[in-house]
Amino acid sequence: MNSSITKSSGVRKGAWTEEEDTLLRKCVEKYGEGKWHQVPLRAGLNRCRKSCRLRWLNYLRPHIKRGDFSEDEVDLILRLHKLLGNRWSLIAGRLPGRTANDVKNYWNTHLQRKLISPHRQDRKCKVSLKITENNIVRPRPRTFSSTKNIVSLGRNDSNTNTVDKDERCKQISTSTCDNPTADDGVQWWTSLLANCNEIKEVDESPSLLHEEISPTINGGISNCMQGGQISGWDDFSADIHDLWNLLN
DNA sequence: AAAAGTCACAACCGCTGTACA
DNA sequence: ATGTACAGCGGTTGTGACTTT
Repeated sequence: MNSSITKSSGVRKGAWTEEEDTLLRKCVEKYGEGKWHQVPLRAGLNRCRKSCRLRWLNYLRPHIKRGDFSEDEVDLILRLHKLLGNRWSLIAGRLPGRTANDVKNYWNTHLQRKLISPHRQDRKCKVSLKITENNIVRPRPRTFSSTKNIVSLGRNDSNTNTVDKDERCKQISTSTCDNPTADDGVQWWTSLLANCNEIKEVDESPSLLHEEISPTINGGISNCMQGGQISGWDDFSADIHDLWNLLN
């Protein structure tokens, strides 16, 4: 990581210095996140906007958790990855303090290896893994209100456009999990499914979850409850089964 | 002790989706 | 309807740290 590397355009590349970090931090604190194209100018950094954004998101943002992933976190990653595939930002969104880059790196260095060669034991990770190939939920666009209001989804909106379901999941998650708690992931699933049910009720279009949702979701989530995080998971998984039948 | 191999992670690159004129 | 700019994402790379031989 050569911090002195400079692009032909004159933009700095490579590792960030303390000084650059300070400038970026102050800039974001002053102007807030977003408008990343303006950040290099505002902060007086000779970096591209992508570099600034990444540095902030992955390193400078407050409350970023460092160090090893807990067993719970690993478990959640595995289950979410089983369902969502390489949607690192979505997965990271369910892991408070973890960034998409963290999750991706952890997956690539720790977990994927187990998929490829399960016999090989990781030196650090003690979590026993049983990973099976499953169909991945691949969000597909569908039409719904451009207001992006979850409550009014599919209801009497003449103005429609296509929006990735992920975005809606994010909305769902942010609306219910802004202050992540220990059962954060559980809440997310609950709200996701609740929302799916709601949408089914208000919108008879069968295309909402037209992705290849595997029935194994049922088993996966049922397993997810084994940590004693919450009671009544039999009902929960039964609901999922109902949902699955409904969607089919 | 040194060389080779492996790991961990920060950072970059290219692509896609979205907003807006 | 189209083009452009921007934001964000996932894949990949580079390199220092660590471990093994």
